[in-house]
Amino acid sequence: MKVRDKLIYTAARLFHRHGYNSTGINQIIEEAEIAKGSFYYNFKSKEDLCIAYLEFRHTYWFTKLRQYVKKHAGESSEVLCAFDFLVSMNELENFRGCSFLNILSELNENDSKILEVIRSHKSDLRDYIKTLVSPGISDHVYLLFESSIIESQLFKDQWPIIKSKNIVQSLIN
Amino acid sequence: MKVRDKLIYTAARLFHRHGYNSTGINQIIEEAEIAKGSFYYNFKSKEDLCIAYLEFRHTYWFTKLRQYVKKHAGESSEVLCAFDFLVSMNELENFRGCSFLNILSELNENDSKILEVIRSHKSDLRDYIKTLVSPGISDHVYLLFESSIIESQLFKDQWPIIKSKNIVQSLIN
DNA sequence: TCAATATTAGACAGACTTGTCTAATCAAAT
DNA sequence: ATTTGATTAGACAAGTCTGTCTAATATTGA
Repeated sequence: MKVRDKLIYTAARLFHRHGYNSTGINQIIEEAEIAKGSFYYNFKSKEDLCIAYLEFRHTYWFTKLRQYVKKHAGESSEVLCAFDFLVSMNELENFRGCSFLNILSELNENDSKILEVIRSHKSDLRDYIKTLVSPGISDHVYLLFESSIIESQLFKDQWPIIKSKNIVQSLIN
Repeated sequence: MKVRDKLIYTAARLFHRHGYNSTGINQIIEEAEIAKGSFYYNFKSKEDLCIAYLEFRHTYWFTKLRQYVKKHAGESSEVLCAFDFLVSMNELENFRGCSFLNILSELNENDSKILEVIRSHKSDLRDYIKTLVSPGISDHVYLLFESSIIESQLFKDQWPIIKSKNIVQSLIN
């Protein structure tokens, strides 16, 4: 695996687990077993790494979501599968919540570049949901989708997703 | 004003603006114009201050919410007033989002005390909404309420609140 | 008045942070 | 085979962080 990718994967794991500000460069390079010089050869700053991490996470997450929906599309409608995907991700990642919103809370006014990446991700999600349901309810579904992620992280319980899924089911019928 | 309160108010302002991990004790005591010894006389640690801050914020926020709803109850139904309250808070606090969820994202596994305070606040909110609407839709409203706060923070725009309010209006009719 | 409580300024410890730099080594491509 | 690009270990700077401690001073209640 390439050094750059190893750093991004390690950062992904640590950012997701301990948060952005609580994870130091030294910890990342130590766990990735990469020299500090190589880190700054590949990234010009920690912010630069953060953006690369979010872009990686964006691709990873969306790819998994699309695959999941496509794979389970026979069982129920696509939009309901999207909620099942959230359940499976919570199981996989132990209720860590949304990588993008987790970082959003740690931003100060100067991090406008990172904020733009986060907004872009959520806009893409909003657009994706538009392709799954009729236009009249798509933002409604988007808002429930977002709540599902955050509230299940908070309570470490799947009930917000199940609840949201049931609401959406009644909406599309 | 008491030293302890001055520290909590200053911490509230700084935590809300720059986040928990990005705000240092030295910055808090400097802006509060309090000696460091007094800080550690009143709080045994930064985590201790954080809990006091969240408890203060809980009382402050809920008091404002109840007052707002009571004051505007004549104009429309109470639950819709609660969404208007969110709009007014965004204007007052410049779209800083939810103090509790902002801190949630910065927690690591050791901060279980803080997590409990956050959960308690959200459980109280969920219970409060139960008193405003019929049982069948209260979690639905709660989830939209939460989305409203986070998404308006993300997009620095009131549309998620307006959208949620309209949905709730159609639910209660 | 006197004793307990509270606050002060500031030094200090020990650990952490991001980022720079050196000097040597390795890999790959021409 | 030599040049270019990539990586290495690690020291270092300059700053931050939380928390402790001292020793003097203020405030407060009995």
